[in-house]
Amino acid sequence: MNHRFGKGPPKGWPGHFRGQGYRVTVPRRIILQVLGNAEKHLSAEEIYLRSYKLYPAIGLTTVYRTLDLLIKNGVIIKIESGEGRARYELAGRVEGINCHQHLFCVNCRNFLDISDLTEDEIAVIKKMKERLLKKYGFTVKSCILQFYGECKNCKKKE
Amino acid sequence: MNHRFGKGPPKGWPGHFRGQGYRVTVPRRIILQVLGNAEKHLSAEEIYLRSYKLYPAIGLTTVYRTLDLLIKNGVIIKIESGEGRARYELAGRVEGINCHQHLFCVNCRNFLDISDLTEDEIAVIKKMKERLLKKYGFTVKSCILQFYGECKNCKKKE
DNA sequence: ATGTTAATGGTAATCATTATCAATAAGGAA
DNA sequence: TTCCTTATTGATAATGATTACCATTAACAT
Repeated sequence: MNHRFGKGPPKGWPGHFRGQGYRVTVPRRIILQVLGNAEKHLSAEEIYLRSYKLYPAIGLTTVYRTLDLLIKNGVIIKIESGEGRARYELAGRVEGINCHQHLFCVNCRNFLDISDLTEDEIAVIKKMKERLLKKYGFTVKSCILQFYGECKNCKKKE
Repeated sequence: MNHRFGKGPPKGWPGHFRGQGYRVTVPRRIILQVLGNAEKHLSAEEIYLRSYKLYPAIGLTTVYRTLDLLIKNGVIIKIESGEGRARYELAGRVEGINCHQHLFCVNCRNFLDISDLTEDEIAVIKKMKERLLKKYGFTVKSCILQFYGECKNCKKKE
């Protein structure tokens, strides 16, 4: 089962946002709602289309701008999967570490987004996180493990 | 120290290539040479400019096409770092596993490319590789650990 | 040496993302 | 509540990386 999708917008964001000096606007509400109800990674255009259904006055520019803002505040992450457009997803709701894996087939260019880490793997990633903070002064908020290789289907075809 | 850059093109590729039915052409030689001598990830344009110096007849289209071919054959990997253009790097020369880490600052959008894995981390990644093969039929050729968060400089400024 | 055909490279087209800028609305102050 | 300041919006144009097209060239098998 996947705990990353369809859980609604992060609770309490309006207060947090206002505290930062940002305004809580209708487009921002809508976009966060769309992201919160997504069942998968969405592209900017998909987010725009879904937002448009809820609020037809919205503009694509605002979508991009809002996504940018949300990225900078660590609310979402941007995923570049090599298909020419980026995808976005809510981040950081899973107990301090949000990390999942992408299997990217270099042949057919499809990618599989999986989310199953073993205990060992989670432990190592947490350790790594601490190490990066100590060594590079970098605070990790989320991570993606991108694996490049060949998928099942492409192997069959050979 | 970094063992990933400046080591020259992968040995023996012409034979391997011809075996696949591809032709070994001048542009392909040049591009592989440029990639082999790179001291960092290069963008397509950088690869084009460096190739141009060695062989002015080369075209940008060929660079893109060749990079694509090399990706499909697992010779290089493409890295999308969120700056609007992709970067490329020779892959798979380090004993079966080519894996490095990117620290991507969601605030200033810079990224640091590091390459230091501990023994533990390498062991876990190798295990993960096997697990992905068993469970998903996916053969991993290389991987990148993308960490999102806040860099040292940005923290100072607050 | 020659013919077949993969590969090339100039140019035009595509398409995601950004910049511009006048109009609008969030939210603090009166 | 009403007003004011200014962050935010959205339509449109611009940008810039990547891809499509197609006539020409050059690998390399014979």
